[in-house]
Amino acid sequence: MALTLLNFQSALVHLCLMNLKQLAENLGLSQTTVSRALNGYPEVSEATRRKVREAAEQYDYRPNTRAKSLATGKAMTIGHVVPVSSKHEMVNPIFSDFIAGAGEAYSRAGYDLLLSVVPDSEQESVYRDIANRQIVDGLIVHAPTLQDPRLPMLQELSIPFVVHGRSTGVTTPYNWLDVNNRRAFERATGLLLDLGHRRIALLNGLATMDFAHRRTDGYKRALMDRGIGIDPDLIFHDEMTENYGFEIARRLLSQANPPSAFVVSSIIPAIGVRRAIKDANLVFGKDVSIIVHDDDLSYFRNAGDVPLFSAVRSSVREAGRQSAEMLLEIIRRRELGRPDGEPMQVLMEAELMIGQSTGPFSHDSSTEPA
Amino acid sequence: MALTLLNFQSALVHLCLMNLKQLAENLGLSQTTVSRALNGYPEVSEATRRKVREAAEQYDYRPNTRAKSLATGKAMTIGHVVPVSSKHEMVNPIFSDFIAGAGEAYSRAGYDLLLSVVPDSEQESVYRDIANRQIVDGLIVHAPTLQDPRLPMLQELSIPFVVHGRSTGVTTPYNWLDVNNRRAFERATGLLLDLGHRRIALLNGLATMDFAHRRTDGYKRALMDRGIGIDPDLIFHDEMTENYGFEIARRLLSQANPPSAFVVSSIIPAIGVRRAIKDANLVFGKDVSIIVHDDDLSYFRNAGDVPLFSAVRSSVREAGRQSAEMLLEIIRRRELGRPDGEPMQVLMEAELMIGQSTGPFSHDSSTEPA
DNA sequence: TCGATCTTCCAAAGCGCTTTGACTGAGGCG
DNA sequence: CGCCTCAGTCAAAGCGCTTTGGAAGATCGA
Repeated sequence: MALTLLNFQSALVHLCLMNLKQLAENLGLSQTTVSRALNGYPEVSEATRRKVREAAEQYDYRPNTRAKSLATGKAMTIGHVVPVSSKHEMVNPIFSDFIAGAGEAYSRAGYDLLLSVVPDSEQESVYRDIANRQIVDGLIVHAPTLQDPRLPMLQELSIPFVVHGRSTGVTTPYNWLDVNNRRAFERATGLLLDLGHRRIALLNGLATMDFAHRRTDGYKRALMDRGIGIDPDLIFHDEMTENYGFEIARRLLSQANPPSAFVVSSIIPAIGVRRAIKDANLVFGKDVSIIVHDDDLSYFRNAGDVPLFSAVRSSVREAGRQSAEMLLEIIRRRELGRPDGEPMQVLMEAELMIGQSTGPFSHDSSTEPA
Repeated sequence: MALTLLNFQSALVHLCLMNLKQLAENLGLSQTTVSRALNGYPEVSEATRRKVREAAEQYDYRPNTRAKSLATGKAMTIGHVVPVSSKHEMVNPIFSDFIAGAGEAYSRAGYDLLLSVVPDSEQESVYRDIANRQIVDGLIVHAPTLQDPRLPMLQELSIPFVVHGRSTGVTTPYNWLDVNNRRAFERATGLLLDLGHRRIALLNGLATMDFAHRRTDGYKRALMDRGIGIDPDLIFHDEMTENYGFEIARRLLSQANPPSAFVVSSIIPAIGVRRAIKDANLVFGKDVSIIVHDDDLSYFRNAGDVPLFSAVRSSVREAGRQSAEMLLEIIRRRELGRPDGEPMQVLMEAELMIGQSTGPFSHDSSTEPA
């Protein structure tokens, strides 16, 4: 009988979850003391603290997050609003790696991550909603556009945020972390020019995206630096799917006077370009060169002694980690009552690496295939 | 002067966020009435409700989620724990599309999505933590393994959950949504056999994953059905990166007696296989055939009149949407006090589609390249 | 005109935690 | 011996919401 009761109790340990009150009653202590013991306040004796810790462990007690954050005013949660293109139902493939990086930083700091997947059109109202409901302590802004309307809005709401990227046209200062896209694409294009290529196509992301704008800038600058004219028919903007790369490259390569090289904004469309090159019976890296922006995606590592694609590389996972840490630091400062002060701005440089996809321009490479 | 004051007030409207008490005071009503008016309870007159709604609109009032969920006992949040392979730092590329599908269902139902990115090793403790902190109303379990220890644990914690996939070896019933992997791979392999292929390699996911197990089963069954022996040297398990597909295919194709066809568990390694085929100067879809499992990823649409890859296709985004809806339905039932009853189990069938990557076996295809 | 019945509203309790302010007994000091 | 300090503890208020259990006023039938 006594045994049965004991079993029943130990079953309960795992079944019903304790709250602070019950834990305190079990220990014969007040809620105050138990709370303080667990949160490391100095006003409680070491002996008591040990007893409390042990009991908490035994019952597998965790404070109810909702109650805790209501009491403290801190949500211990960071929000990510992921835009989904309403037209093409496209989810940015960059995103999962970025989140993985950020997630590490959050869990280390005891923060949770709230995700909203939102069609472009509803973005503004969702941000407003998230801020007003006080559900997060800060936000990461993904995929900023030119003159992004979200940034002034978030500033007005005075919620801490870090932008992954920048927004040309937004004049008030804000926190951001970005890759030096202009420089990266200037170097990438420069590499091709050094190899003798003159007709170089650019397959960029959506024209509304700020990063695409900067990349186009870098591309143009490299061309102009060497006095080479810019052919607008060689510049493309679209969502960076494999098929986009394939279709554009196929069309271009079947034209008279095709480009001998491509600069491609992501490894995914570059795979499509590569496919088009092979389909046209041209030799990848010889007849036609490619250089890509490589986000170092975990499922498409462009690594090895000689990577498949020549690339300007910058890890999006690392960007996620750093953005998250910036945001947590900003939140920490605010809690200490410090004024926001200088905005935090980090510009990462991409590294240029030579792979199998680039080679010197050869005259016969521009012959049309059969 | 009056104007200035007015401006100041209207600025305030956007600056400081209202709580229920302030809103009620402004309206000269009690918190009760305002709360009921906004939540659509019948005990409040239409005139009052309209007034309250207008004021809420004007002040851009949203109830504080933390307080609300503390009071109601509902978190209005669903948790997703995403495993990250601690060895390879791999993030499942499937994941972003799944989330996009689930996210739609959540936002339609007013739910938020909490994301935890967790190394394999810490999975259990994180689940326990999430359950005890009462931070979510339910969970989606990703990437179940054979005999997944998370499932019995979650059942013990008695928190609603839906598994994306199944776990062979877990005997107690649970809610799941899965693709008929066995059937899909039996058909895929059967297609190749019908085309005359006899040496067929299987590039599967990690051996610990339940889906990989079922797919291997289907593959073997198709072979055995026609009395063809199984060559264990043609079966591979690893994380589904592009490079994995490339390396295995390269090795196999340079061997004596290479396979004439590949069954590949994801489009990403299949891209690698395709690369190896081209590198070996073999013709894709002629010398060597491929059939893939196509998750219909938004950034790699294997579409068109004749898709690039022959495939068994099943949209992972749709799986996300349906899993989410299942979970919400389970939570709804619980709230109504109904017992859990029969577990919800959905088996989706993949559609078989013929693309450019499969062709009849030809004897000279097995000749080694130069 | 008087209860009875709605309708419409409200005060207050409670969700589970933190935190303020106060209390107790032990020890130190003059 | 009285006073003060201080470590250790606690009761109670408060976070912003929902919800219970009335209460006041309006409506109505007899």
